[in-house]
Amino acid sequence: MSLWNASRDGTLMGSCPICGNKLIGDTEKGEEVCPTCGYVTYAPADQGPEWKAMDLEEKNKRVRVGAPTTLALHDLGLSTEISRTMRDSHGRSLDPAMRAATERMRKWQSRARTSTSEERGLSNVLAKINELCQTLNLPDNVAQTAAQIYRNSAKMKVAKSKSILGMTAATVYLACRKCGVSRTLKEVARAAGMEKGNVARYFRLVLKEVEKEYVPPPSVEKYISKLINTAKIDPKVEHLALTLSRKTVDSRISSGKAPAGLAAAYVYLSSVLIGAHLPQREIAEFAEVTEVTVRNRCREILDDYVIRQEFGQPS
DNA sequence: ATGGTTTTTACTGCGTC
DNA sequence: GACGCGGTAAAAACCAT
Repeated sequence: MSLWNASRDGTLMGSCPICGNKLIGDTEKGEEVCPTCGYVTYAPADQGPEWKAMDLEEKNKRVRVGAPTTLALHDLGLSTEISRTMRDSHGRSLDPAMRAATERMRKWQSRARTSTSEERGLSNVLAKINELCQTLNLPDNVAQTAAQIYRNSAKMKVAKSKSILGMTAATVYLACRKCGVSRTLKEVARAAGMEKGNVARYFRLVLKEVEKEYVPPPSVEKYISKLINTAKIDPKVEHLALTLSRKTVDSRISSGKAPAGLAAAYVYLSSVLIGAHLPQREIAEFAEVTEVTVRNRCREILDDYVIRQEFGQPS
């Protein structure tokens, strides 16, 4: 049975609360997914498998009426879990021995609630995905999207005999792109402790075999906002940078260029125009590109501007 | 594998504080 | 002199074929 062409049209199809696009239904588990931003929602509940892991503790937690079930856990969040934060109940971090013990407990605990080896593997990877999302400070919807992607790749046997770490990093990165959250491949790789190139390989694989359809990287505007946030720059600069970038959007200067570099250039130019005048050095550092790249993009933006001044409005 | 494109590295020169 | 900035050449990385 195919996963994606089985969309239920009509009554159940809502629109995405984030970007407003029509949601696509996935009959397997009853969630609906936004094709553009990756937002995942849930259809009405009465679907057998969801009850599979019910036991006393779930009753106590009153899952059914409480928080929504989550795709990021192999049993859709319907059982107990041991936290991955590696801190005790007072918030102190655990010593290595205790960490190992906790790790074992978690493993056994998850064995206790899973039966088949596939499910065991799945829960392992999903835990890894959550972990990685946490260290990257990613919002929940990204973690869930990543989980969904991994579920799909598991079903399609793409994940078979692949490095767990690689698959984890790749799905998380892909989820970021689907959700429009600007994390670079570099950042994801660093957080996962992998080489960028390796993550890229897995990413291409997942993109080709599972996603089937190109997911564009976050827009320059997303990078601008992120840059402003992480570097704690005056929001006024952000505003100017965004309007500037919209003026030149999809004119030839952006094609094939790293969006981070362009964003850095817009932010730099804006900071100069506004009078804040941040050094290229700093902006380049936060954007994780070099000053040279910032300069090159600046020059191109300015050239583009001059051309349009001289030859009237854009082509 | 390869060739074209982009980014980085490393270095130099200029003006200003 | 230190700093920010602009430029360049060559190496490295990236991407489509």
